[in-house]
Amino acid sequence: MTVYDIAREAGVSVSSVSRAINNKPGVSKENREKIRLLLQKYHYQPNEAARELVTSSSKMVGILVADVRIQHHIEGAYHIAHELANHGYCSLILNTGRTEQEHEDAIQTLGRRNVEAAVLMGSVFESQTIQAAVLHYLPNIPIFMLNGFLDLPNVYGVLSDEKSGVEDCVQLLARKGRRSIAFFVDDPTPSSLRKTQGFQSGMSALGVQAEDAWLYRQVEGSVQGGYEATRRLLAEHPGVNGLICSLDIIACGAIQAIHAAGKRVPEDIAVIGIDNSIYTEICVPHLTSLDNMIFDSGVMIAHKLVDCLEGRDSNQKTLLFTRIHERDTT
Amino acid sequence: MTVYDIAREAGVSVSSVSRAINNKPGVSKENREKIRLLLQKYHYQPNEAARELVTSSSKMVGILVADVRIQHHIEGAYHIAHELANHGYCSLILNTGRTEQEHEDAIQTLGRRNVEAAVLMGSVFESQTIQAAVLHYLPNIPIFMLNGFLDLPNVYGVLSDEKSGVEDCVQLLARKGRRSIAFFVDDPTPSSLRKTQGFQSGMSALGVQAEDAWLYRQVEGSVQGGYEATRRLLAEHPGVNGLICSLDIIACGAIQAIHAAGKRVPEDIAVIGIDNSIYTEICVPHLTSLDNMIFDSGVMIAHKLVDCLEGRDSNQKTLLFTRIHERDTT
DNA sequence: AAAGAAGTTGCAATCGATTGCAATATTTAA
DNA sequence: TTAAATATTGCAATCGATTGCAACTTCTTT
Repeated sequence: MTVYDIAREAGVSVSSVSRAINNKPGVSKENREKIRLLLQKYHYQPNEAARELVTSSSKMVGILVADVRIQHHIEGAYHIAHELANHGYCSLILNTGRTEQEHEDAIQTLGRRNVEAAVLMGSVFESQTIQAAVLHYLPNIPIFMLNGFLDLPNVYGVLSDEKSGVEDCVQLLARKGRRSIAFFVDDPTPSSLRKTQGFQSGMSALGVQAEDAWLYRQVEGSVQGGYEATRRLLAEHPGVNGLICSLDIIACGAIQAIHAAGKRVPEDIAVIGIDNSIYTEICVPHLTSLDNMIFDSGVMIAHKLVDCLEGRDSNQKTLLFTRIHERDTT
Repeated sequence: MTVYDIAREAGVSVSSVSRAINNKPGVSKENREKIRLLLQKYHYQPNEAARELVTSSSKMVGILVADVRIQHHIEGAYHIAHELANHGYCSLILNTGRTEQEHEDAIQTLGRRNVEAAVLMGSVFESQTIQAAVLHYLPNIPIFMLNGFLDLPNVYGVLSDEKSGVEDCVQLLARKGRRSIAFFVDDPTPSSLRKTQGFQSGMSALGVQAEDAWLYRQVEGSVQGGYEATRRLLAEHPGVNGLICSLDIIACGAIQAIHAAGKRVPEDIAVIGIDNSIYTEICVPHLTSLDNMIFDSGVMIAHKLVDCLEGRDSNQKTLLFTRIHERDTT
């Protein structure tokens, strides 16, 4: 079914049909009605490719998700997609995989699909390669970054101040009388770098020597990973009485390992996770966690995106404040 | 940058450029090379809308996700998207919301975007309305359903035998000496209906009267929901010694409520969840859970989809067997 | 009743690719 | 050397919409 078929059967020209479809003036009442009935009768759906070709507007937005394991990213992506659907936009969600090459390919794909905006979810997109790719393939559309930023005129970023967030965690532990504090961090991304910096500056603010700020890098982001790292920690530093984990799920594994070693949480070791995810209320005791506002960032990005597509303006860089949700592990 | 620009600068016709881009025969070595260099120089990307219009193949697949909260659906969707990306297809992932109207709209959208196949994730798509919508808007493309099926020639379904799965759960509890068993079920979807049937037939196979098979419907799918329902259960049926929950997360809440009431898991009450999700190893004790193969279904759908797009044939309906992962709550 | 304004209508060009076909160039075979 | 076979090339149509423009109605207004 094309506009031509409809036009023929209605005994009018394609222009009239097109105008009727798009509710534009220039069609008489009777013809409008005649056309409306035919559209309905044949379940006519316009061919978006043809439409896109002539109007050069695709009504699509690209969303790149780097790490599927982070629930908040996923939910954020779906939230954005849903919000956009309400405004007549389709979301092209691409799961980009791990390598920079894959990220670049994904950006290229968005370019050729003529998306009208792009969302990059995850701090891994904060890199030179991506910056270059954006310049090449998406120079003219707004780019929205979750938990990241690139210094380009068309880039909008929503970030949370993870560094001070982790500093706050250290201070909270200090207030609870803990000074032998360890930090578990997962994959080396810009985001975990910021968290690590927060840990280090927080500890040195406490007057703790760098070598006594026990930093465990590349802890696997899973219950198992947290469990194993904690066993190592307890063996290497039996005096530890505070622990901060870059992911809630790692903290869940840590709690289990601490219990398995016959120690109590929080009496012997206080634990703080990061993300304030659903896991915090599944584990027992319920996990104190730093809310890094990932979900809120997603919501905010959805807003900014809609604003932008509808011609309203907004800040290029938004910094959100983090907040510790204190539960039963501190 | 269009093929015309490239053609002009290379001093050849657009046909040659097009053929060169698509690695088709009919272009001399020298011209091929000349064109290749120009494409590279200008970071040329073909306009997919134009391509789609003439070839009427969009290289896009639609994925509808009904319930974002189910981690396995999400991960399945991303898995499928990733697999398809390796075969040159883009995924249009739509988060459809709750109402049938939204589902229908989403299917309409897929139609007008000319997707070459569609994946419907979630049993909620197993309905008359959707069947009609598919007939109207997607009559000619293959449809892949996860945990659901429609009796149409172009529909492929991968389902797990949830009914017998839940029957098995009942039997497992029975073997552990439990006969006072409750079942918590969340939203009324075709899937939870099958689970409910499994519970009922399993219980009657044990010779338990229907009124003694304690069925709690519409338990909210959250830790809180499980907690509240369990408090009610313990008040109404203090003798309960077995519990099956339609979602792991509900079971997590249940365990906490049981502990709060001063009872032990599994000694006093054995608990089984469904989904075999990550939550099973976060809660303590680790949750025994029925693996309903949602993730495997996703992987299998990705396979079927690729097979189908590449012209190979496959079964319309695939039934997967479920399996109980016994952990520490039974 | 005539002139002007306002509303309808359809022709034809356009978007950026692909592709069948005819024309031309090149290679091979006799 | 020439005819036949093969390879290269570009013209022009095509996909299905949108839209500016000119032609044509119909309705006001004086």
